[in-house]
Amino acid sequence: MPHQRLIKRLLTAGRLSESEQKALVGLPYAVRNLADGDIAVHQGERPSACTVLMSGFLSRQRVISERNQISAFYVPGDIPDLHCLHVPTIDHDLCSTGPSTIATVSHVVLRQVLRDFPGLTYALWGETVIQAAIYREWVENLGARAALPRVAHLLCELSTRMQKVGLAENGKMNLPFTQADFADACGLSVVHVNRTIQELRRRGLIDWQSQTLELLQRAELEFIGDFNEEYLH
Amino acid sequence: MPHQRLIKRLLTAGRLSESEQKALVGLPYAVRNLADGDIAVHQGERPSACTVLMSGFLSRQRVISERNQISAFYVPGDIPDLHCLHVPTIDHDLCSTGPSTIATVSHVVLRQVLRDFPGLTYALWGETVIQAAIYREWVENLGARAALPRVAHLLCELSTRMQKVGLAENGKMNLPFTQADFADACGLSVVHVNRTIQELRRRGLIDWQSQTLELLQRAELEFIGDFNEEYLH
DNA sequence: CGTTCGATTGACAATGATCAACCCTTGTGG
DNA sequence: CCACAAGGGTTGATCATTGTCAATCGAACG
Repeated sequence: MPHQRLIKRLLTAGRLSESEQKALVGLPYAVRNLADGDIAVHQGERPSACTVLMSGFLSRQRVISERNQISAFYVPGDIPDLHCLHVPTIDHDLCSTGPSTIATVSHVVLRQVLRDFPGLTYALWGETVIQAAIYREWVENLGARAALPRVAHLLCELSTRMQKVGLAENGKMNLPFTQADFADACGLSVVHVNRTIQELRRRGLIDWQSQTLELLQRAELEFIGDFNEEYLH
Repeated sequence: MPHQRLIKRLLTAGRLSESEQKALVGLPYAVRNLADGDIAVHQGERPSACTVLMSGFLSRQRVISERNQISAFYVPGDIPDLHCLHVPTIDHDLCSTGPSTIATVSHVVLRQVLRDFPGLTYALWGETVIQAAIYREWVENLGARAALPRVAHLLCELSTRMQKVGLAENGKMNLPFTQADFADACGLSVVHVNRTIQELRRRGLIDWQSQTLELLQRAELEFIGDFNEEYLH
């Protein structure tokens, strides 16, 4: 299997044996490059391979009530359609935000390796557990928080996830998302997201321009967004 | 392991072998009865056993921004803290709504059985996959839908899940939830949930009194709530 | 019979949506 | 090299969905 970042995470999380590690690393895969806006996997497809995000970002999206709702962002190392091992069809688009690179790993081959190395099954299950925890946080974010803490929380989450895969240092990272993307993810209008971000800037909490986001006051942002990174471990 | 309904679901979903089935059925467990409002598992606990809901309902809740946000409802056969096999602490309360019965299955014993029968690991992973799909729908529900379709969607989801475990027929079921519970789950105020439910009643779509809910016009409700049960399979 | 909880109603407030411009940067074709 | 188009960001004005507050009602229960 491809990505360094994924593998490193699985190794720590799942405490894999030597042979399991080798089996994982040795999995064959194909690489595909995507441009901004390209759809990696289409809603309704029945994929025969899993997608590992190697670089860039994907977002899981679907039109709900004439609104494009984003239900997840994926950072390098994530496997956005891992659940398709269990459920045949994927009911969302996986859309590249900015250019990205993905690797595809055949279900058939992957299933065989999982049969041979049960520790890997357990480790990948753990990945699903983390994704579920993220969804849970989003439910709470959308259900209970006002605009400002909601956006703050999402910023903290993205920063932490990027940091974990070595793509952010000191809260500074490259983010190709537009304010419209954030609106779709936060269930807010673009206009209101714009005003919210301005408020965060005005308070000196973030610097976000030309696709570079920097969290200037992490602690304060976490306080406002009621963010606790525990759930991402 | 205890519950008929869970086991039946796992059998169909996971295509378990004879020996795996036996191992599953043979798992030792302890039963506990809960009254309305009792907390089965407390936020911050580090459970040493998994909880299988045998009868009644649990809701996963946590206080966010001085609001009690419910992020999941559980029906009989569900294992609300299954993820604790992977993550040590649970960061929500699991609260009984109405009286309920739960079975607890020791992590140690369960882990051993999972090591011995990898097919079971895969099947339980599948349970996590379904729970994640439900969270995803909640994200979309909270992020994109107005009050009426939001409540309609939740009603459809509950009805379908109840039907799957044989606790609803023709969309009629026993539901101990209050309007306040629905408010906490839908991210709406109690007052507005009340008005929304009245609107559903006025349109002749539901009958809901003295803890009995009946979906009178399933198709119309699904249309309003933009509900498609695929994700629950 | 009083208390409590859940449901209901009305009046009013506010967060965030919508609509409509406008600006600025970037990219592209002539 | 310039003109123009397009996309993203920004702003102001207005609208409306939903929240808040407060009171009432009815049923269940001890």
